[in-house]
Amino acid sequence: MEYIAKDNKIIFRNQSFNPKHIFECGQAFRWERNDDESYTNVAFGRVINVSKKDDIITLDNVNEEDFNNIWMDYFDLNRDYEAIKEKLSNNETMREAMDFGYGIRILNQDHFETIISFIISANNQIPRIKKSIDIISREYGQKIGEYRGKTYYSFPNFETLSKAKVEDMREICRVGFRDKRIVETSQMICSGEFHLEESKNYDSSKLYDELIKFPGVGPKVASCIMLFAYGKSETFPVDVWIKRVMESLYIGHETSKKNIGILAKDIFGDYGGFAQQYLFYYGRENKIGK
DNA sequence: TGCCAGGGGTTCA
DNA sequence: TGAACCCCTGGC
Repeated sequence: MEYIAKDNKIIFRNQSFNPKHIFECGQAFRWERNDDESYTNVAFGRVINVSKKDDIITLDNVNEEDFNNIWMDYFDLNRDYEAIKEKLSNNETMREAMDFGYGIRILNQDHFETIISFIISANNQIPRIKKSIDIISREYGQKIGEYRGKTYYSFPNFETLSKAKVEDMREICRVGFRDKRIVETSQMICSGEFHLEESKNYDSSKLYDELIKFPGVGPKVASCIMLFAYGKSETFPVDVWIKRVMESLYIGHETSKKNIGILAKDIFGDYGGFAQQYLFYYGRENKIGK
Protein backbone atom coordinates (compact mmCIF):
# COMPACT_ATOMS: atom_id res chain seq x y z
CA MET A 1 0.00 0.00 0.00
CA GLU A 2 1.31 3.42 -0.90
CA TYR A 3 1.31 6.20 1.65
CA ILE A 4 3.06 9.40 2.61
CA ALA A 5 4.44 9.88 6.12
CA LYS A 6 5.18 13.43 7.24
CA ASP A 7 4.64 15.77 10.19
CA ASN A 8 3.35 12.92 12.34
CA LYS A 9 0.67 12.20 9.74
CA ILE A 10 0.03 9.30 7.43
CA ILE A 11 -1.70 10.11 4.17
CA PHE A 12 -3.05 7.61 1.69
CA ARG A 13 -5.73 7.11 -0.92
CA ASN A 14 -8.51 4.57 -0.48
CA GLN A 15 -12.01 4.62 -1.98
CA SER A 16 -13.31 2.06 0.53
CA PHE A 17 -12.53 4.11 3.61
CA ASN A 18 -15.01 6.55 5.09
CA PRO A 19 -14.57 7.49 8.76
CA LYS A 20 -18.28 8.14 9.26
CA HIS A 21 -19.18 4.73 7.86
CA ILE A 22 -16.46 2.94 9.81
CA PHE A 23 -17.10 4.54 13.16
CA GLU A 24 -20.89 4.76 13.01
CA CYS A 25 -21.70 1.28 11.79
CA GLY A 26 -21.88 -0.07 15.30
CA GLN A 27 -18.59 -1.83 15.79
CA ALA A 28 -16.77 0.72 17.97
CA PHE A 29 -17.94 2.95 20.80
CA ARG A 30 -15.10 5.34 21.52
CA TRP A 31 -14.62 7.32 18.32
CA GLU A 32 -15.90 10.85 18.72
CA ARG A 33 -16.79 13.13 15.88
CA ASN A 34 -15.24 16.61 15.86
CA ASP A 35 -16.64 19.81 14.40
CA ASP A 36 -14.44 19.43 11.30
CA GLU A 37 -16.00 15.97 10.63
CA SER A 38 -12.81 14.20 11.63
CA TYR A 39 -12.89 11.49 14.32
CA THR A 40 -10.64 11.09 17.35
CA ASN A 41 -10.12 8.07 19.54
CA VAL A 42 -7.61 6.39 21.78
CA ALA A 43 -6.80 2.79 20.89
CA PHE A 44 -3.81 0.66 21.77
CA GLY A 45 -2.65 3.41 24.12
CA ARG A 46 -2.42 6.06 21.41
CA VAL A 47 -4.54 9.04 20.45
CA ILE A 48 -5.34 9.10 16.76
CA ASN A 49 -7.39 11.40 14.54
CA VAL A 50 -8.85 10.32 11.21
CA SER A 51 -10.16 12.55 8.45
CA LYS A 52 -11.14 12.22 4.80
CA LYS A 53 -11.18 14.61 1.88
CA ASP A 54 -12.28 13.14 -1.43
CA ASP A 55 -10.48 9.80 -1.54
CA ILE A 56 -7.58 11.01 0.58
CA ILE A 57 -7.40 9.72 4.13
CA THR A 58 -5.27 11.41 6.78
CA LEU A 59 -4.30 9.77 10.04
CA ASP A 60 -3.04 12.47 12.38
CA ASN A 61 -0.83 12.06 15.45
CA VAL A 62 0.59 8.85 13.99
CA ASN A 63 4.20 7.97 13.26
CA GLU A 64 5.24 5.58 10.52
CA GLU A 65 6.30 2.82 12.88
CA ASP A 66 2.92 2.74 14.65
CA PHE A 67 1.16 2.92 11.33
CA ASN A 68 2.88 -0.24 10.15
CA ASN A 69 2.75 -2.07 13.47
CA ILE A 70 -0.72 -1.11 14.69
CA TRP A 71 -2.98 0.89 12.39
CA MET A 72 -2.53 -1.12 9.19
CA ASP A 73 -4.05 -4.08 10.97
CA TYR A 74 -6.53 -2.06 13.03
CA PHE A 75 -8.06 -0.49 9.92
CA ASP A 76 -7.83 -3.75 7.98
CA LEU A 77 -5.85 -1.96 5.28
CA ASN A 78 -4.39 -5.10 3.75
CA ARG A 79 -7.84 -6.22 2.66
CA ASP A 80 -9.36 -5.35 -0.70
CA TYR A 81 -12.89 -4.19 0.08
CA GLU A 82 -13.71 -3.61 -3.57
CA ALA A 83 -13.18 -7.31 -4.14
CA ILE A 84 -15.51 -8.12 -1.24
CA LYS A 85 -18.20 -5.86 -2.68
CA GLU A 86 -17.79 -7.66 -5.97
CA LYS A 87 -18.39 -11.00 -4.25
CA LEU A 88 -21.48 -9.71 -2.43
CA SER A 89 -23.02 -7.84 -5.34
CA ASN A 90 -25.22 -10.65 -6.63
CA ASN A 91 -28.41 -9.12 -5.22
CA GLU A 92 -29.96 -5.70 -5.51
CA THR A 93 -30.59 -5.16 -1.80
CA MET A 94 -26.96 -5.75 -0.94
CA ARG A 95 -25.80 -3.55 -3.80
CA GLU A 96 -27.87 -0.71 -2.39
CA ALA A 97 -26.57 -1.26 1.13
CA MET A 98 -22.97 -1.33 -0.12
CA ASP A 99 -23.54 1.82 -2.12
CA PHE A 100 -24.85 3.52 0.99
CA GLY A 101 -22.03 2.41 3.30
CA TYR A 102 -19.29 2.13 0.66
CA GLY A 103 -16.58 3.20 3.09
CA ILE A 104 -17.21 0.63 5.83
CA ARG A 105 -14.27 -1.44 7.03
CA ILE A 106 -14.26 -3.97 9.82
CA LEU A 107 -11.80 -2.95 12.51
CA ASN A 108 -9.49 -5.31 14.35
CA GLN A 109 -9.91 -3.93 17.84
CA ASP A 110 -8.31 -4.72 21.16
CA HIS A 111 -9.60 -8.07 22.42
CA PHE A 112 -10.24 -7.25 26.05
CA GLU A 113 -11.74 -3.84 25.38
CA THR A 114 -14.11 -5.37 22.83
CA ILE A 115 -15.20 -8.14 25.20
CA ILE A 116 -16.10 -5.65 27.94
CA SER A 117 -17.64 -3.12 25.56
CA PHE A 118 -20.07 -5.64 24.13
CA ILE A 119 -20.96 -7.01 27.55
CA ILE A 120 -21.98 -3.44 28.35
CA SER A 121 -23.98 -3.23 25.12
CA ALA A 122 -26.50 -5.91 26.16
CA ASN A 123 -30.03 -4.52 26.41
CA ASN A 124 -28.56 -1.03 26.43
CA GLN A 125 -28.58 2.10 24.31
CA ILE A 126 -25.63 3.50 22.39
CA PRO A 127 -25.31 6.86 24.21
CA ARG A 128 -25.31 5.09 27.53
CA ILE A 129 -22.87 2.42 26.33
CA LYS A 130 -20.48 5.14 25.19
CA LYS A 131 -20.84 7.01 28.45
CA SER A 132 -20.05 3.94 30.57
CA ILE A 133 -16.98 3.05 28.49
CA ASP A 134 -15.80 6.63 28.77
CA ILE A 135 -16.16 6.68 32.56
CA ILE A 136 -14.44 3.29 32.90
CA SER A 137 -11.48 4.61 30.91
CA ARG A 138 -11.22 7.78 32.99
CA GLU A 139 -11.57 5.94 36.28
CA TYR A 140 -9.40 2.90 35.60
CA GLY A 141 -7.34 3.62 32.47
CA GLN A 142 -4.05 5.44 32.01
CA LYS A 143 -3.84 9.07 31.02
CA ILE A 144 -2.44 9.01 27.50
CA GLY A 145 -2.10 12.71 26.89
CA GLU A 146 -3.62 15.80 25.34
CA TYR A 147 -4.77 16.20 21.79
CA ARG A 148 -6.37 19.41 20.52
CA GLY A 149 -6.99 20.50 24.08
CA LYS A 150 -8.66 17.33 25.31
CA THR A 151 -7.27 14.72 27.66
CA TYR A 152 -7.45 11.09 26.59
CA TYR A 153 -7.37 7.89 28.64
CA SER A 154 -6.70 4.34 27.57
CA PHE A 155 -9.15 1.54 28.24
CA PRO A 156 -7.97 -0.30 31.39
CA ASN A 157 -6.40 -3.77 31.24
CA PHE A 158 -8.02 -6.88 32.69
CA GLU A 159 -5.84 -6.87 35.81
CA THR A 160 -7.11 -3.46 36.80
CA LEU A 161 -10.76 -4.26 36.10
CA SER A 162 -10.53 -7.60 37.89
CA LYS A 163 -9.83 -5.65 41.07
CA ALA A 164 -12.54 -3.06 40.54
CA LYS A 165 -15.37 -2.95 43.06
CA VAL A 166 -18.66 -4.21 41.70
CA GLU A 167 -20.57 -1.37 43.36
CA ASP A 168 -18.24 1.21 41.77
CA MET A 169 -18.99 -0.29 38.37
CA ARG A 170 -22.64 0.34 39.00
CA GLU A 171 -22.60 3.59 40.95
CA ILE A 172 -19.75 5.40 39.18
CA CYS A 173 -19.62 3.80 35.73
CA ARG A 174 -23.42 3.45 35.46
CA VAL A 175 -23.35 0.00 33.90
CA GLY A 176 -26.37 -1.24 35.86
CA PHE A 177 -26.86 -4.98 36.19
CA ARG A 178 -23.79 -5.61 34.01
CA ASP A 179 -21.54 -4.63 36.94
CA LYS A 180 -20.79 -8.16 38.16
CA ARG A 181 -20.39 -9.49 34.63
CA ILE A 182 -17.60 -7.02 33.88
CA VAL A 183 -15.61 -7.73 37.02
CA GLU A 184 -16.10 -11.50 36.83
CA THR A 185 -15.12 -11.65 33.17
CA SER A 186 -11.95 -9.68 33.96
CA GLN A 187 -11.21 -12.10 36.78
CA MET A 188 -11.64 -15.11 34.49
CA ILE A 189 -9.04 -13.67 32.14
CA CYS A 190 -6.74 -12.69 34.98
CA SER A 191 -6.82 -16.16 36.51
CA GLY A 192 -6.11 -17.80 33.14
CA GLU A 193 -9.47 -19.56 33.08
CA PHE A 194 -9.80 -17.89 29.69
CA HIS A 195 -6.47 -17.67 27.85
CA LEU A 196 -6.51 -14.31 26.14
CA GLU A 197 -3.27 -14.86 24.22
CA GLU A 198 -4.09 -18.40 23.15
CA SER A 199 -7.60 -17.43 22.17
CA LYS A 200 -6.16 -15.42 19.29
CA ASN A 201 -5.26 -18.71 17.62
CA TYR A 202 -8.59 -20.50 18.21
CA ASP A 203 -10.76 -21.41 15.26
CA SER A 204 -14.21 -19.81 15.20
CA SER A 205 -16.07 -22.70 16.75
CA LYS A 206 -13.67 -23.08 19.68
CA LEU A 207 -13.54 -19.34 20.21
CA TYR A 208 -17.34 -19.09 20.35
CA ASP A 209 -17.55 -21.93 22.87
CA GLU A 210 -14.99 -20.23 25.11
CA LEU A 211 -16.45 -16.74 24.83
CA ILE A 212 -19.97 -17.72 25.87
CA LYS A 213 -18.54 -19.01 29.15
CA PHE A 214 -18.12 -15.40 30.24
CA PRO A 215 -21.02 -14.04 32.27
CA GLY A 216 -22.90 -11.57 30.09
CA VAL A 217 -21.71 -13.11 26.84
CA GLY A 218 -24.41 -14.92 24.87
CA PRO A 219 -24.72 -15.65 21.15
CA LYS A 220 -24.98 -12.07 19.93
CA VAL A 221 -22.24 -10.57 22.11
CA ALA A 222 -19.91 -13.48 21.32
CA SER A 223 -20.46 -12.93 17.58
CA CYS A 224 -19.67 -9.25 17.87
CA ILE A 225 -16.45 -9.96 19.75
CA MET A 226 -15.43 -12.53 17.14
CA LEU A 227 -16.09 -10.17 14.27
CA PHE A 228 -14.79 -6.89 15.69
CA ALA A 229 -11.73 -8.09 17.59
CA TYR A 230 -10.74 -11.54 16.36
CA GLY A 231 -11.17 -10.98 12.63
CA LYS A 232 -13.63 -13.87 12.23
CA SER A 233 -15.15 -12.22 9.18
CA GLU A 234 -17.63 -14.97 8.39
CA THR A 235 -19.49 -14.22 11.66
CA PHE A 236 -22.95 -12.70 11.30
CA PRO A 237 -24.17 -11.18 14.60
CA VAL A 238 -27.96 -11.09 14.78
CA ASP A 239 -29.34 -8.19 16.81
CA VAL A 240 -32.74 -6.50 16.72
CA TRP A 241 -31.68 -4.20 13.90
CA ILE A 242 -30.30 -6.85 11.61
CA LYS A 243 -33.36 -8.96 12.41
CA ARG A 244 -35.65 -6.17 11.21
CA VAL A 245 -33.55 -5.58 8.09
CA MET A 246 -33.37 -9.24 7.11
CA GLU A 247 -37.07 -9.74 7.74
CA SER A 248 -38.15 -6.76 5.71
CA LEU A 249 -35.60 -6.96 2.86
CA TYR A 250 -34.92 -10.68 2.46
CA ILE A 251 -37.58 -12.78 4.17
CA GLY A 252 -40.85 -10.89 4.10
CA HIS A 253 -42.12 -12.03 7.48
CA GLU A 254 -41.01 -12.36 11.10
CA THR A 255 -38.82 -15.27 12.14
CA SER A 256 -36.41 -16.26 14.91
CA LYS A 257 -32.92 -14.90 15.32
CA LYS A 258 -31.61 -18.39 14.91
CA ASN A 259 -33.27 -18.76 11.50
CA ILE A 260 -31.83 -15.45 10.41
CA GLY A 261 -28.36 -16.66 11.29
CA ILE A 262 -28.86 -19.82 9.24
CA LEU A 263 -30.26 -17.92 6.30
CA ALA A 264 -27.42 -15.39 6.38
CA LYS A 265 -24.89 -18.21 6.28
CA ASP A 266 -26.68 -19.53 3.19
CA ILE A 267 -26.77 -16.22 1.38
CA PHE A 268 -23.48 -14.62 2.37
CA GLY A 269 -21.27 -17.56 3.30
CA ASP A 270 -17.77 -16.56 4.34
CA TYR A 271 -18.57 -12.87 3.77
CA GLY A 272 -21.25 -12.78 6.48
CA GLY A 273 -19.48 -10.24 8.65
CA PHE A 274 -19.09 -7.70 5.87
CA ALA A 275 -22.66 -8.25 4.71
CA GLN A 276 -23.87 -7.73 8.27
CA GLN A 277 -22.08 -4.42 8.59
CA TYR A 278 -23.36 -3.06 5.29
CA LEU A 279 -26.91 -4.13 6.13
CA PHE A 280 -26.75 -2.92 9.71
CA TYR A 281 -25.57 0.55 8.75
CA TYR A 282 -28.00 0.81 5.85
CA GLY A 283 -30.90 -0.48 7.95
CA ARG A 284 -30.31 1.64 11.01
CA GLU A 285 -29.56 4.89 9.19
CA ASN A 286 -32.73 4.47 7.11
CA LYS A 287 -34.80 2.97 9.94
CA ILE A 288 -35.72 -0.03 7.84
CA GLY A 289 -38.37 -2.25 9.36
CA LYS A 290 -39.19 0.25 12.07
C1' DT B 1 -44.86 18.07 34.57
C1' DG B 2 -44.99 13.32 35.18
C1' DC B 3 -45.49 8.67 33.66
C1' DC B 4 -44.10 4.90 30.85
C1' DA B 5 -42.12 2.12 27.34
C1' DG B 6 -38.13 0.30 25.43
C1' DG B 7 -33.43 -0.35 24.33
C1' DG B 8 -27.59 -3.43 19.58
C1' DG B 9 -29.33 -9.38 25.19
C1' DT B 10 -28.42 -12.52 28.93
C1' DT B 11 -29.67 -14.99 32.83
C1' DC B 12 -32.40 -17.59 35.83
C1' DA B 13 -36.55 -20.02 37.01
C1' DT C 1 -40.12 -20.28 26.98
C1' DG C 2 -40.73 -16.01 29.50
C1' DA C 3 -40.02 -12.64 32.95
C1' DA C 4 -36.66 -9.66 35.13
C1' DC C 5 -32.90 -6.75 34.87
C1' DC C 6 -30.11 -0.94 35.73
C1' DC C 7 -30.73 3.29 33.95
C1' DC C 8 -31.82 6.89 30.83
C1' DT C 9 -34.20 9.13 27.22
C1' DG C 10 -37.99 10.22 24.15
C1' DG C 11 -42.88 10.34 23.46
C1' DC C 12 -47.25 11.32 25.12
